[in-house]
Amino acid sequence: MPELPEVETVCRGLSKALKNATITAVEQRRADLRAPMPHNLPRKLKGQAITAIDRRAKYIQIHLDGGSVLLLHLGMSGRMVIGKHDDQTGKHDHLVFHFNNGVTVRFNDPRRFGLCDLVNAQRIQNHPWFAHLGIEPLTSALTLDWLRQALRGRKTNIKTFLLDQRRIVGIGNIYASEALYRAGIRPTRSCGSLKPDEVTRLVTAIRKVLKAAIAAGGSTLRDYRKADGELGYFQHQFAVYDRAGMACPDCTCDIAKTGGIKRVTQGGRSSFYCATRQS
DNA sequence: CCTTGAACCTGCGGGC
DNA sequence: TGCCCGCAGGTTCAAG
Repeated sequence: MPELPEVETVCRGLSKALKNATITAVEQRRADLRAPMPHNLPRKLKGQAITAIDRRAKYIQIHLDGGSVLLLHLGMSGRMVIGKHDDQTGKHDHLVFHFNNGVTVRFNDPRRFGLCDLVNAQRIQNHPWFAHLGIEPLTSALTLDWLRQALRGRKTNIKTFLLDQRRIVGIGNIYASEALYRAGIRPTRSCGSLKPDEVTRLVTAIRKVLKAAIAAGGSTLRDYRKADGELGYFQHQFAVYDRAGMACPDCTCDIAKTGGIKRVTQGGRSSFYCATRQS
């Protein structure tokens, strides 16, 4: 579910709620998610203070004053919910963190594709989850030259390339379609077929679509959380994602003729595009 | 190396 | 109403 903008918004919300907070207790309600969680996690975390919360790719990094980092990945259905100590624990609340400022954070993940590990800050770059991650799209690492080089001669389709976390991190199924829409490029195009001006548009589109989504999270939620305490998910208008058969927002053409936004399957996942505005 | 497809797991909505 | 199907914002692994 969560892609870079949602994970970023979760991190900002957690940072705000947990400034200078110390973990007083952790309830671990099952031993594994997609992978086993660390042994004795509650004992290891108790008494540690939060020094910072940020992200790498779609991983949340909760930095602790003992020199370790709690890594969390939300998978497809993971959520972080901020509440109070006496809030009732619900179905699929796998981890419940209690803090000395009265705040409780629940990690809820029905499908359990999420991940949790506790790692030494010095060795985090060697962690198997981090070893093969690509560049961050919102840093200076994403340049025209970099993308041109990465696409050159590659025959896979551009949509699948955007989802590949070994190249660029953070883009998921929604923002891959949305970025390609903004760039005017069909998801079915092969990487190597993109012309120089299309690569230029794609770099711009990736940055803009991710930044706009983060901004929407910040502005629509103020402190990044909804009324029920849930972090990172916000009302966001998508141009093409999950809008098969509907009119593209910038199109004036006749839906009855064009059939509206198209849906195709690539690599087992849905892609959406406007055949009029994307070529 | 590449590409494809299945697997992990639960829930939801649509069709019958 | 229930049942069956396909689908869901991610990642990894095996097989060709």
